Amino acid sequence: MNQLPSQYDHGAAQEKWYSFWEERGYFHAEADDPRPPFTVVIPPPNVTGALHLGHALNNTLQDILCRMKRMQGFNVLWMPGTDHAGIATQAVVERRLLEEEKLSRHDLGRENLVARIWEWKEQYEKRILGQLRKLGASCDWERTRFTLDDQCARAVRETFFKLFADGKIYRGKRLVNWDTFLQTAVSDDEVFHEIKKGHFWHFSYPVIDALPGEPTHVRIATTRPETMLGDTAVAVHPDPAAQLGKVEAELKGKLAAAADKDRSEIESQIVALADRRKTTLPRLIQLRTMAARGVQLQLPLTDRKIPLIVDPWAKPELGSGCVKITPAHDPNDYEVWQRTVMGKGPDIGAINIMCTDGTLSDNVPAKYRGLTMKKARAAVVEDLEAAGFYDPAVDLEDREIDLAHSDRSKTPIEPFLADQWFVKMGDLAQSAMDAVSDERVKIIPQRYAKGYQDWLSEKRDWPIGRQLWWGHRIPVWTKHFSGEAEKAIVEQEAVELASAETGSNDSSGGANTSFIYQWDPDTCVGAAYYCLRDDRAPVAAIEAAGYVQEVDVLDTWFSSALWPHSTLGWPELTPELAQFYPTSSLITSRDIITLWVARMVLSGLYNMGEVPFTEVYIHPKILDGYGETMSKSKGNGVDPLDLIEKFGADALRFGIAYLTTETQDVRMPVEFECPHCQTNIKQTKKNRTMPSVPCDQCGKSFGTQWAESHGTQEDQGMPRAAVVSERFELGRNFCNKLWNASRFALMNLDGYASAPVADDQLLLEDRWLLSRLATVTGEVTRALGEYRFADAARELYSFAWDDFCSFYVEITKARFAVPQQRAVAQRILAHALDTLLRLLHPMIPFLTEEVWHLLGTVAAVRGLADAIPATESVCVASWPVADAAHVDVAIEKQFAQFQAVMGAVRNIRTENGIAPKDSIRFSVCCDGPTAALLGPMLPYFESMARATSTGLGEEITAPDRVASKSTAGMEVHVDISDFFDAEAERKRLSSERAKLVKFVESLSGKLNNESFVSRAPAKVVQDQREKLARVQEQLAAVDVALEKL
RNA sequence: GGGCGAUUAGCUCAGUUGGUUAGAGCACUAGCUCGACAAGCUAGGGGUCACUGGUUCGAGUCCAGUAUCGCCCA
Repeated sequence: MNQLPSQYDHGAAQEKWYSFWEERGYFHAEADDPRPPFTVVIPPPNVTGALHLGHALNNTLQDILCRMKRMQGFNVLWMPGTDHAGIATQAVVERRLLEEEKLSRHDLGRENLVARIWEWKEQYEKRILGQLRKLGASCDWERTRFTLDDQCARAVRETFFKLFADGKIYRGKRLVNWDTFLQTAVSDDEVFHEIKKGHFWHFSYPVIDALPGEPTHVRIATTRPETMLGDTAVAVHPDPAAQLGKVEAELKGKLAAAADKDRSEIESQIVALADRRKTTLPRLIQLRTMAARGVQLQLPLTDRKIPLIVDPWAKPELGSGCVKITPAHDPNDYEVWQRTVMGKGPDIGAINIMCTDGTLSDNVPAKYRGLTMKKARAAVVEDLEAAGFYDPAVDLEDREIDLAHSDRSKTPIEPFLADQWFVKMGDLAQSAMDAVSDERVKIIPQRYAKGYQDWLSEKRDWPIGRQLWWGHRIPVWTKHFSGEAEKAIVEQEAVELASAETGSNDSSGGANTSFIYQWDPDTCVGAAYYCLRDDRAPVAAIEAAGYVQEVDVLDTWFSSALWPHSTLGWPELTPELAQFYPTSSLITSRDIITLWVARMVLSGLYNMGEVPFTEVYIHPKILDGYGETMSKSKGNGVDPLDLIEKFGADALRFGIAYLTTETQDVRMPVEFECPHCQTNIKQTKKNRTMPSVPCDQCGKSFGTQWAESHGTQEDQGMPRAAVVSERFELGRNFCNKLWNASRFALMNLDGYASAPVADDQLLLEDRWLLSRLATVTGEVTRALGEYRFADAARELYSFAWDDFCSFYVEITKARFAVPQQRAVAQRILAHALDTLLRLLHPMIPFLTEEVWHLLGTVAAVRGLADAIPATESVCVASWPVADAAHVDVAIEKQFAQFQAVMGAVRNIRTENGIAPKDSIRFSVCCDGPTAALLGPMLPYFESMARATSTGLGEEITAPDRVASKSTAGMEVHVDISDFFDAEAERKRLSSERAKLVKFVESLSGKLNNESFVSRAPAKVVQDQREKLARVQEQLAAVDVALEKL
C-alpha cells in the first residue's frame, strides 16, 4: 500500500471508473424494475456551444441527488439530452457561414442550411455529452434525447394538433422585435438595450376643417421621424387636467420624502407643471373636445387623413401633450391600437411600412419605397421642412435614446407587425398556477414561486412562431382566398376532404386533420388553415387543393415544454411513461422559471393530466469577481474542463456543492493560469477581452479565447491559458486529505479481520467517533433531501478533516502500536472510512470509488455488529443510515474535554517557544471523573503533543516553573523549568488576563442588570452565572500564576 | 416604476426559533519534514456584522427608514 502516491491522481481515477460504471450499467434504469422510481430530466443544454461553469453546477447538483437516491435503493432515471435552441444555434451557424464563406442563408437555401446546423449539432452534442461524462454525471445515456429528434418531434406535432383541434391555437397579429439583418423575429430576452445619442423632432400636422378659435395644427414629437409614414392617429389624453393633477400630487409626495440635495430639482419640476397648467392645458382640453367630435388630421407627405383620438398614452405633462400613433412600429402605439380595437373608439388600424429586409414597403408614397429606414428618415425630415411642417432651428433637440439591439446580430431592432400563431393561455396558465398554489409542484426556495405566479397571472397568449429554418416546422397548411366564389370553393373542399377522411360532413376535421378559416366580410379576403396531425393525414389531397405548409418553425420552448413526457415516449403510452412520470425533481436556474418551468407545468397538465415534477429546486448563479454573469462573449467564462484538468472532477464537484447555499449567488474571481510558469494572473475587465496577455510573473505572453477570432498571427501562436478559479483549491485539498487518510488506513490494516465489535470493547474515542458519524450521517441525509448542498458539504468537510483525520486517525497511531488494541481500532477505522466513502460518494464519486476498491483489497468485509461484504462499487453500496443508538451527547462532551486539554498543552508549547521535538511534562487539576476519563487517553498526549503526564486529579498542584491554562473546568499545568522564559510567560499570562477581565466585566454587567435577571429565562441566567463562576476561577488561576513569576 | 435578493475578517462565504467573547476556506504571522498528507501539521493575528432609528432584559438575527450593488418584470 505504501507505493500509493501521496497525491491523489484524479486523472487516472476519472478515466478508470467512469467506464467501469458505464460497463456495469449502473446508470441505466428499466421501467419494470420493482424499486420505487426517482426521475430527473436534465435541463437540456443548448447545442449552441460547450458547457460552462453554470452547467457544471446544475449537473453536479443533479448528479449528487441521483447518486444518493440510487444508493438509497431507488430506481433512478436521469434522462439526458440536448436542446436545439432554435434562433441561438441558427444564428451561430449563420454567422460562421458569413465569416468563413461569405454566404448568407439565402445563398445556401433552407435544406442546406439545416444540414449545416445538424452538423454543428452533432459536433457540439458530442462535446457536451463528453463534458457531462467528464464531470461524472450518472445519466442513462441509452435514453439520450434531442428536442428535435423524431421522438420529440412526434410529441411536438401531437401537442400542436391537440391544441389546434381544441381551439387553443389561433392566428393573430403581433408586434415583434425584428432583426433586419437575420430577417427574423427575436424574443425579448434576445434583445439588449443601449443608450445612444439621438434627436427629438417636433412636427406639425394640419387639422382638417378646424372651427374658428380651434388650433389649425397639432404638434407632435418623435425620435423616429420616418415612422410618421405609418401613423394612423394622433392621441391626446382623455382627461389632461386630472392627469396633470395626478403628476403634481406624485411630485409633491416625492418632495416631502426627498433628501435635501434632490429638493430643488423636484421643486422646479412642480413650478414647470403649474406653468403648463396655464399655457398648455386649455389647448389640450380643446383638442380633447375636437377628438370627441371626430376631427381628422392631414398626415403630411401622404394623402392620408388620420383621426385625432383620446388615449391615456398621451402625456399632458410632456412635450406638446400630443403623441403620434404608429401601431405597426412601436410597442406603446400598438397597445393604443389594441385599445381602439377593443371598442374604446374607432379602430385606427395599423400600417406596416417596412419590408422584412428593413426597407420601406409599398404602403408608403412611391418616393420613399425601397429606402432603408435611415435614408427614409433624412428624406422625411427634409420634405417636412420643405413643406413647412418642421423648422430645424426650433424643432430639433438632442436626446438620449434607449435603443434596442439584437443580441444575435448586434444590429438595431425594428418593432415590426407580423402574423403569428398564438396559444391561448387562459386555462392553461390557470392550471399551472393552481399546481403551484396547491403544492402539487413545490418550488424551492419558496420565494421564487411569486415570480412564477405573477408571470402566469397575466395570461398573455404565447406567440409560438419563429421566422427560422431550424426547428419544428409548424404543421399548418394555408390557403388564401378572396371573393365569395373562392370562399364557397374552400368550404366545399373542406367538406369533401372531411368526408374522404372520415366519411362525415363535419368540415372542422377528423382524427388527423383540423380545419379553420378566417373571412373578412369588409375586404372579402380570407385564409383557410389545415392542421395535420401526422402522415396519416391526407397531405397530398390538401396540397393538391392549393394548401401550402407554413414556413415558420415553433418556438424552441414549445418543444422544451414537453421534455418531461416527450423523453419518456409520449404520445405513446410507454412503460417508461407509466413508471417514471411524473418526475421527482427539476433542478434549474431562476432565469427560466417562466420561460421553461411554467410551460412544462402547463404542458404536462395538458397532455398528461398530471404535473411533470413534484419539486423544482432553483440553484444559485455563478458570477465572476465583479458580480457579473459569466459568458463567453464577455470573456469571463470558465470551461469546466479546464478545472477538471487542473483540480479534478471531484474537486470541482465538491467545490460546487460547498458553494451552493440557499440565498446567495456565487461570486467567483477568476484567474488566467500562465501556461509558461503556472502563475495565476488575476482576470480583469481589461485583460479578459485581450487576445493575448503578458504574464506579470515570467513576462512571457499567453493567448486567450479571443486569440483565434480577434488576435494577430502572433497571438494565435501563443500557448493558451486556462481560465481557473482558486476557489476550487478547497475541494482539491479536501480530496487530497481524504486520499492520504485513506492511504494511512490502508497501510495500517495489515491483519485486519472482520468480526463483531462488542460495546465493551469500545474506547472513549471509538464511541465518540461513532456518535459523530451517526450525527453526521443524519445531518447529511437530511440536508441533501432538502437541497441544502452547502450544509451537507460543510458537515462532511469538517467531520472528515477535523474529527476523523485530526483526532481519530491521530489517536489510532498510538493504538496501532499496542498489539492488543490493533484489532478493534482497525475495525472501527475501516467502518468509519467505509461510511465516510459512502456519504461522500455523491459529491466525489471518483475518489471514493478508487478508495472503495483499495479498501476492498484489505478489508473486503466490513461492518460493526454484522459482517457486511463490500459491494463491487460504492456506486451501488447502500446509503448509510444514522444509528441513533450511537449518538451520545455525554461522550461528545467528554471527548471535548480531552480536546481542550490537548489544545491547552499545545498552546502552552508554542507560546513558550518549546521546539516540537522536545518532550514536556504536564499535569491536570480536575475532578475525579474527569481524571478517570483522561487517564486512558494519556498515550495520545505522548503521540500527539509529546507531552507526558505527571498527574491528574483534584490534589494536583502546579510545579514551580509552570505555564498554566484553565479550560473547561480544569487547570492544565505544563512544567516549563527546562524551557523557562519568564518574559514570554508573563506576556502570555497578561494577555490572557486582560481577556478574562473583559469577559468577567461583560458577564457581571449582564448579571447585575436587574431586568436581565428578572426577565430572561431562568436557564439563560443560570448559564451566565455558571460561566461567570468558571471565568472567575480562570482569572484567579492566572493571577496565581502571575504572582509565582 | 413594481418585485426579489444582497451588504459579516484583506478576498469568497456560513451564521437555525433573538441567548457563549460572531465561524470556515484562502491570504497573513511564527514554528515544524515525527512513516498518511507541505495540496500538510501546530499555534496565532485579523471583524463598530453597510448606515440611522426602533422593539427587547438581550439584536449579525426582528421592525422601519437610508445608502450601495445585483437580478427579474414593465
